[in-house]
Parts: sequence; structure tokens; C-alpha cells
Amino acid sequence: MILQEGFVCKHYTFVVTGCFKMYGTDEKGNAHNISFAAENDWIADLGSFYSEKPSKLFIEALEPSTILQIEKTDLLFLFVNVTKFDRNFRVIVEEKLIELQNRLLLNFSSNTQQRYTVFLEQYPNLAMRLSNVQIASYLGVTPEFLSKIRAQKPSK
Amino acid sequence: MILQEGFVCKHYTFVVTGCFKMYGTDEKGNAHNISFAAENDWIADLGSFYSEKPSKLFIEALEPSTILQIEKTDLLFLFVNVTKFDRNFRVIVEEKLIELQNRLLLNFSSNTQQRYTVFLEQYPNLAMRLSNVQIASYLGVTPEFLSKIRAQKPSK
DNA sequence: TTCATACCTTAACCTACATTAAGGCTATTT
DNA sequence: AAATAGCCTTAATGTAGGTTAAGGTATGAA
Repeated sequence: MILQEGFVCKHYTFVVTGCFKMYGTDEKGNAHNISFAAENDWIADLGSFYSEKPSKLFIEALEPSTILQIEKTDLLFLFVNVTKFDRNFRVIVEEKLIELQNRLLLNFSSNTQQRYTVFLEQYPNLAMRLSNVQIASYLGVTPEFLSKIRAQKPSK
Repeated sequence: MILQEGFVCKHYTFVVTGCFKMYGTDEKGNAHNISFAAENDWIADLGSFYSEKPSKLFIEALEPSTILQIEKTDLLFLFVNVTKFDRNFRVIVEEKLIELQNRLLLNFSSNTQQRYTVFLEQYPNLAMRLSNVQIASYLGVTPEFLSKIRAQKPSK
């Protein structure tokens, strides 16, 4: 667990090996996965990281993992002194924005069956290594309902 | 209408005055608002803009508006030659990512009543100038259901 | 071996929201 | 003044997905 609700997100984390989930909880205590991060991906609650306000999110390992972390002051130093870093982090964040925008649209405009199919196509590696509990939480449905969906599919 | 589904998003658009919506449609033809952009905000389908693939989204004015637009080649020129631009656009995109992430979590973890209340608090200006049809499409519900929600609230 | 824990599935019933259809209000056009 | 077109509302009926509860399976520990 590298970030807990109520604490400030102090690090931008780079995943070397393993896999993490970032999630929030509702008033009933149900967890909702916002995103996953596996090898060579970055993860942080950017809102909390920059504002230094308590986060509403958790970031937690799903497997034994190795990571690299950078603090805000060090990252800001790099942004100011090594211009390439602005570039690289701009591109990283742009990609995440595009991904999230597609996901929001998909959430609005398709049913769980379709969203599950897209997930399997888009992240075959994650689909293999994650439990259906985690995938259901990412799709925004209960594990029970995902199970129903899977039963309907004759597929692989 | 500055972007249509099926066309490549050729410009990053800055809104000087007025208001725009970016939306996608589902197979039944219903529109779903991804985001709004009013004065001093940027809007583009970044996925299409960078990949130069046809967009799945529309960007359309909701009011008579004035805008400034920059093309990809010109923006890339600025990124390479004026280092401040990487910085500024990184920050802009980070803010949008944070906003979208909050919204995704809200969509997962609260009901329409709560999402509507948050929208009113977060964007009081937009709430005033947009029709309920547009707000419903942003919240991900039908105008009929939004109407029911509003009837339950004794509020302003 | 037995027990514990975590995950997956099934099924009956329930709820939030969609769908359809209708009617009213306001603004603009003719 | 009448007609058209958007927008908002109400209400009935329908459906995707949630809830609850139970049982099944795999893994690992004692």
C-alpha cells in the first residue's frame, strides 16, 4: 500500500515490476478501481500530489512489486532544470487523459458486456493476471454480475 | 461545429468567449457529453489530434463564440522551440486529467442526485448557462430523469 | 487430513434509471 | 395571432445491474 485515503500523495511512482491498482471507496465501503499500473507505467494521485491535500484514493500492490519513487520537490527541480522532463511528463499525462476520456465515453455509451470485451482486447495482459474481483471493480459492476456476463460469452 | 465524428481533429482550440461541448454518440444515436469548455479553456480530441486518426467525437458551440485555434505542426514547433510551452500544456493537461479522474470516481460511487449536486457546486456558471438537456447528457442520465431529481430538491 | 481464506458462480428478488408517451411553457417565425 | 420548435415535466411500464444468500473450487496453513 503506497497511498492511503486521508494522506497526501507524496510520490510519483514508477512501476519496475509487478502491478498496482488505484481505487476509491463509496459510502458503503465498496472499492472502485480508477486505474491499474503494471511494468513501465507511472501512477500517482496527481490531484493530491500537486495540491498537497489529503487524497481520497488508495494505491495498492496486487502482486509483489518493485518501484521507483520521486518526490514533488525533486520532480519540480527536474521540470525547471532539465527541460526534457516537462516534455516527457506532458506526453505521459496526455496519454492517460486520452485513455480516461475513452473510458468515460465507453462507460456512458455501452453496456457491461461491451465494456468487458473492450477491456479484454485492450489489456489482454492485465486481463490474465487480475482476478475477476479487480476487473469487476474496474468495469464498475459487482463480481456477481461480471460472472453472469462471462457465462453468456461462449468465448476463450 | 468545429469537430465532427469521422474527421481528424486538426486543431487545439482556445475559447475566448462562448461555450462548447465535446460529446460522443452511442449506437442508438444518443449524445453523451464528455466535457464543456467556456472562456479561457482549451478543447480538443487529443487522441485524434496526435494520432491523426478519425475522431469519434463532436465539438460544437452551445452559444455564439469566438475562438483561437492552433494546428499540430505549429504546436509541435512551439513545443520544440519555446520550452515554456511544454510546461504550460503539461499543466493544462494535468488539470484536465485530475478533473476527469474525479469525475470517473464520482460516476462509480454516487447516484445521480449526488452527482448533480456536485456539478452545481463545482460549475455554478455552467449550471446557469446550460440547458438541462446538456447537463443530463453530462451526468449520464436522460433529461426526464434529471427533471425527477430536480423535483426532489427543494433547493435553488 | 482438516480447516481457513479467497475467489468464482448461481439464483431469487429488488432498485435505479431508461423508455415511451403525453402535455405544458416559452421564444421565434410567419 | 397562429404555428413551429425547444425545453421541461409527469407518469406508466420496462430492464440492466445490484443485493443477498448459498454453494463450489483452489490454495495454503496447522
